[in-house]
Amino acid sequence: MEYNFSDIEKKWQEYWTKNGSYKVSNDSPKPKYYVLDMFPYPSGAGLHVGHPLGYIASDIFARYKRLKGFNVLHPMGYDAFGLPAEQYAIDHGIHPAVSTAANIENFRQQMDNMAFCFDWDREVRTSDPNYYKWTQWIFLQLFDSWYDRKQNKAVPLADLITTFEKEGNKAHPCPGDASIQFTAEEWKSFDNRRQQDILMNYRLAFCGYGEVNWCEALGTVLANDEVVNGVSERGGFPVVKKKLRQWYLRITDYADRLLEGLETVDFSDAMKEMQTNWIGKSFGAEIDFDIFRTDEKLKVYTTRPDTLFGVDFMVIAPEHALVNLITTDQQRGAVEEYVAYVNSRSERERMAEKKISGCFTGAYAIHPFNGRHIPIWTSEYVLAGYGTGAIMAVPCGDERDFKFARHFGLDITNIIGDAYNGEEANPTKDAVLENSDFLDGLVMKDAIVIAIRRLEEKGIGIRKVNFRMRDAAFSRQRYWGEPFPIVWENGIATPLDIKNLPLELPHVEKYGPGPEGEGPLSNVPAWTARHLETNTMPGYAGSSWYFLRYMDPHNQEEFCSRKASDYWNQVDLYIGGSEHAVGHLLYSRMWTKFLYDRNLIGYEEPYKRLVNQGMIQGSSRFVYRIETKSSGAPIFASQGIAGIANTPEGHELITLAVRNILNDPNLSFESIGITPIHVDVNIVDGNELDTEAFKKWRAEYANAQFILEEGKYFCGSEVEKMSKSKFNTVNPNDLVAKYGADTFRMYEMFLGPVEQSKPWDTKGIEGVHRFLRKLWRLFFDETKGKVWTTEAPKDAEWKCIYQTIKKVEEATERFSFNTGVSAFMIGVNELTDLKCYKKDVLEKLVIILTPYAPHVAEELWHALGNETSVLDASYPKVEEKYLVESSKNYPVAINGKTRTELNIALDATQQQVEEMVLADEIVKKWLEGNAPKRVVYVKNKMINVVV
RNA sequence: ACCGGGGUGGCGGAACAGGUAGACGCGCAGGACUUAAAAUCCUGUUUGCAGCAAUGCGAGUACGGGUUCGAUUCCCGUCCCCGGUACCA
Repeated sequence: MEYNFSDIEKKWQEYWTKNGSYKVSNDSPKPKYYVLDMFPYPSGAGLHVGHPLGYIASDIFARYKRLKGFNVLHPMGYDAFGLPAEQYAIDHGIHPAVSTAANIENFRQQMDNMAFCFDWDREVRTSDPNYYKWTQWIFLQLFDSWYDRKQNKAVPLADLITTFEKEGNKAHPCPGDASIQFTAEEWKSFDNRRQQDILMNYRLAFCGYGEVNWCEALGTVLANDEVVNGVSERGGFPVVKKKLRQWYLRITDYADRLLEGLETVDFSDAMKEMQTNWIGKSFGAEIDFDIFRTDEKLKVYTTRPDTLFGVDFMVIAPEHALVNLITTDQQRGAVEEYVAYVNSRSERERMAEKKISGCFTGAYAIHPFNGRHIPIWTSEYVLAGYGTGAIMAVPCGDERDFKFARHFGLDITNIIGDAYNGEEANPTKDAVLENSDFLDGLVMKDAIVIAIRRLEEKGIGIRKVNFRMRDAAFSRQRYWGEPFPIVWENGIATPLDIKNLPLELPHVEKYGPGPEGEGPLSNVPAWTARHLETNTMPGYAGSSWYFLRYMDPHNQEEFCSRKASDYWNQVDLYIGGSEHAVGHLLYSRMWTKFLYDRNLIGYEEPYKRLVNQGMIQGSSRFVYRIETKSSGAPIFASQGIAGIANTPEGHELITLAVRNILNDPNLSFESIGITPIHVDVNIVDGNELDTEAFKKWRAEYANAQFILEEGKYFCGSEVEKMSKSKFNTVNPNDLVAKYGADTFRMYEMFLGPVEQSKPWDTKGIEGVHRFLRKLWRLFFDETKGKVWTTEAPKDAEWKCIYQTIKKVEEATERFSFNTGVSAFMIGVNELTDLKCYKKDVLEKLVIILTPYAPHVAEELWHALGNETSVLDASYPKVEEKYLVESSKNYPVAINGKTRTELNIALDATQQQVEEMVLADEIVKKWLEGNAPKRVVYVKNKMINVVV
């Protein structure tokens, strides 16, 4: 009986489907466990071998938890709205709903192939009106809420209106615009429009104005990654910044709680650090500087008010409103030129710029304490969106300020004495201040408070907490997204009644933008006639709360019943890429906190534990075309030959070969041109090209000729991102067909730690396949058939299986699936050596293998005579008594270098060990008659003799 | 530029709390079985030097320093690669 994986896998997949083996109930006496994968975007390219890495890991863990007695929720769905589908629609005229549905079908087929234990009855799609009805509903709750600093939570807007009617807004300063202040009488005197405008500044989902990448030639707003070097990626047309009305989420109101919440979740330190840095909470002061000969004030934010006397110049962002107002006539030309240059650059380019640039405005700020005139510059290294868009530059203490001063030959005042060496800035907080007036003699970190106090007394500055994080832009000028359930009535945003949800996305034939950068919906007369909002929601809207919908996916009355969300509670394990570290994770954490505040769910962190999966990179293969200037057959040189093309030897070799192929005995090359070309990795075995397949691959290569090495064509290789355009994608379907899903799953895990990125190499999969066949042979022999017996196992056999269980269990618990697979291999190798074919041992092996290779496990489980599914077996317990050891082979090192081994009882004392070690011949040799300085003995680890 | 991660044999990787560097697998080499091949099995495989060999000696975890009896692991500095940087998802 052979290991016939395709029959086995088909058989059990049908069995599991027929028996609803993956159906999960919201009602179970077992403890619950929720395993979630990050939502995939169903791209047209389908899944390549890099995508399922996280899904396999989560699937193994979900199945493992099930064997451990948990009621496990492990759902899957699709983040189905998004830009690529819309771009595809524009390019091919296929409606996004149609292409998305087709892509989803393809994804589903690919996933089914890998036998994930998803409960597909719970599938969600963000583009399904039954789903986005609730995205719209949550949006309306955000729209109808504001953040009450007193209670430190989101509350309904109705309460705020009552307060305004009683006492104005003095108790609740306006988060959107601090200058808005009014009494109860004033509030009552405002007309509806004015009142609504004020309320908009409080709402958690609010309207404002923001800059977008506007491309006049394409007539559309572009995403950042569609803009390259200031021009559109498609067509290379100029892109400018354009201000448009936009929706925002006031995520900054949650900044502190997003920080605090990190202490309650099990994310990696790196992840927490990235989020902390993204939120970027800082403490400092806002200071107003008078500007010489104008009435304007320059407001700067600084975290280092202690360095106030080290300010040598000011820098304001080129888009700062003051630039125009304070630039002197002499400088105007230069400043305008500089601002135009900066405008053509993306924020990314500005931040990445190493070259120092800037322009003096001609204006001077006046130092509030010593009246010094401080030149005001503008430079791209200061961004308008952060702080006040202006900084006070202290070159002796800040590296960028220092370089700027050096570059433009500006004065550098030293306020920290010896701590500044004149060669580079010193950002210390521990130096003692000098040249600093009333701060002289103080240690910098103590001076911060004192400086702020003096600024506040003088009325020119205030203590200020600042966040780097900005409010989240929540609208897109696109078609393929959730419509906003908002009607504009005389300039007032009015929510649709809940009974009118979902507001369905209208069908359109054309996806082009509307006038002035408005979204495509502005071209739909039936839409604009109702004065509906023409923007749509961004990609992260639907993915900010999807983990809740899986709990109660068919609920028509609520986004998720409280009973369901209380039962499943937080996601116990969330697996996904670290590319979502700040975007998706912060948004969904904010939404969860909001739903908690409004008492719609019972917890404020969505994900209890987060594991990041690495990327699988592609391993590209190249063929090397020789540039013959001949229109005849393309000629390709094997890698070893192409590599030496321009050595005398290679030159001769290639020349002769080409003459031969082209039948042109007089042909000669001055130098040989070689062009590397990506070749489909699927027609390359290791590095050896299947030349016949290559000829069939593309018409232009049909009569290709090859210069071989040892009769073979070898390709070059390089690790790159896995993508269709590089022909380095591998479809899991092909590997499943060739080796089976069990092999594929185990191989993906065997590649390396899930968290790490690594290149894909199909070659190694055979080793894992061999392992499964070797396992099979513990049960069945090709000729003899059944070989397993019901004999009682010996101690050595028990020891082997319990060691394996222990290693696999520990590896699974810490997501070290690669070492888990290797523990299986070691176990099977040992059982084979022991000739152990005993049911009691093999049955345990089959159970622990279930999460990794469910099909073969189910088959062998039944072969051993079991009637029920192995999915519901219970995980075997380790019997420690078979694992106890009484002695250990200790490595004995001399000065840290291992020289020999000694078998010593585990309970040996230091003295006993020293005696044994010093009596050893090899140790004696190294001691050369001298007494050792020291003998280090670490129990159960090693021995080191110091000479 | 900033934030985060990573760099170990020909390759993927292992070494879990500072204690035998290279488990497991691929590849490669040699051998067994076979008319032959596939499959399977066995042996070897970090590297340099010495030796028929067992083995011995030295070097070695990106690079340069440091702490320690002992460093792939901790600290300082440098280089390279990957992810993110707010409208890709």
